[in-house]
Amino acid sequence: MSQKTTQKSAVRAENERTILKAAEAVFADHGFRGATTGMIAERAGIPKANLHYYFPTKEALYRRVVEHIFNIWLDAANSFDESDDPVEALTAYISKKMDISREHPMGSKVWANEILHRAPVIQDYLETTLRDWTASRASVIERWIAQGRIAPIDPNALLYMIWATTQHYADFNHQIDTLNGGRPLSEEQFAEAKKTVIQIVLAGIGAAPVALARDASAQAAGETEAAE
Amino acid sequence: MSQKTTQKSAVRAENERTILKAAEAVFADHGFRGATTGMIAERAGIPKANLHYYFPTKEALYRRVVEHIFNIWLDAANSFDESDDPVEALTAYISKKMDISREHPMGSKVWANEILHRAPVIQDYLETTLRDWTASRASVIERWIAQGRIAPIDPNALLYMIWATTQHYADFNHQIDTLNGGRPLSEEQFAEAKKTVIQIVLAGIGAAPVALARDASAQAAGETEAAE
DNA sequence: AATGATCTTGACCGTTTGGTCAAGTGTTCA
DNA sequence: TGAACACTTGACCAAACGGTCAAGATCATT
Repeated sequence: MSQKTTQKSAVRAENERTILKAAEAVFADHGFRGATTGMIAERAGIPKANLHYYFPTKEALYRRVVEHIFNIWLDAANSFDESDDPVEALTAYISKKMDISREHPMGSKVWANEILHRAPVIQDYLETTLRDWTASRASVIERWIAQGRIAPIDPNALLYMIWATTQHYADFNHQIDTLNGGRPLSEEQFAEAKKTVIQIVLAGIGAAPVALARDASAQAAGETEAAE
Repeated sequence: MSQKTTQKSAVRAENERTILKAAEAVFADHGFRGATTGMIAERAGIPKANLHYYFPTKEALYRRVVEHIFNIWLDAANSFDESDDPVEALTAYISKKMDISREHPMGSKVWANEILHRAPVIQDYLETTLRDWTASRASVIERWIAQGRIAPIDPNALLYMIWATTQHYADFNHQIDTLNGGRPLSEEQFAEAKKTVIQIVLAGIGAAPVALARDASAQAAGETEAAE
């Protein structure tokens, strides 16, 4: 009741969502060329012809998937600006990016695949939105350096290190799982990894103190007695 | 002259090398499914039927390419053990891995693609050679921690960070190039990136001192006067 | 009940792909 | 010279693929 064009759109919206979800998984598992519209349709539980009713071509469907990933990425990017303090800003940003890798591993894989193959579909995003964002955040990092709040390092290299490491937990999760005895990281293991990444980055740029195991002063961890 | 079975093998060896080189490039650019034997043959300058004379199936060819990459990886892995000192060992290892990313970007991409797609071809390597290597190096890192030579961090997370970051310069080089104005990193830029990666990792685990810009004491860099 | 619009689907088609094959060309060695 | 062997290649094939189509099902509106 009370729907006119809304009802039609509701069916469409629902079906598009189902298809996009299936497409993300299949594109992540098999890449663009490796994925077939038949596989995606099967996963979505609809005939292939129906899929082509909603998304005329495989490219159009893929583009929608990648755009969705990019929007999630942009959302995380904002958390970089939560504070002007390097410790707070980087902690928030890394934390958010790790969470995305944990919650949207398939999206990250699609993105990785796209870049790996020279970004045939989203080159324009790289040259506009991503380039602007990166340049502006690099200058923030430069300012922190000039203010003596962090060590003088190559800002881009720092950003790449953060991207690479956080996304590694999504893109290479199969390798990580295998090295973890074939099981996915537990919540505790993942939290520990996240903590380590943040710690290494912050200490690495001199934004946070480093605690050696023999240093009983800074942080009481409990493993201190292991030192011979 | 003086060749009997050598001559025949020489032709075979030469052709296999040519084909493998072409295959690495094509697999890196397009992934396993995206690559076609026709493309590889064309790139190698031979008819497709000739390629299938040397490599019966696309899978067999792919497996040979991946094995080649893995051997290069193993070579770098050895440099981890150059010294028992964390600074020396990690510097050598990171440096070597960065060099590989610079010199064999395509091999790295093939490997990334393989892991991304759940390692359908090289799962056995992950579960044997890679797992053993990782476990043994993790225990070396544990020992460094116990000895108080580095900060207490999750050893696996440290290794993943090194892998992710160094391989990022190969796997995501298209993105890096785009953010560098569409040009590949110069030798100087790459050297700077390498220096930054090593510095952040070493300082991040407390194995090397951190120099802030306002810290004129540790290392005289020249940018010190930028601090307000 | 009738109309028109949206949605569903099995059957189909042209193209591309991995791989085969048979007819060749060289090359070695007795 | 000629037989055995390794290599080369154009033509070909069955399977899989992205995409189309026409016929029907469903549903809001009149």
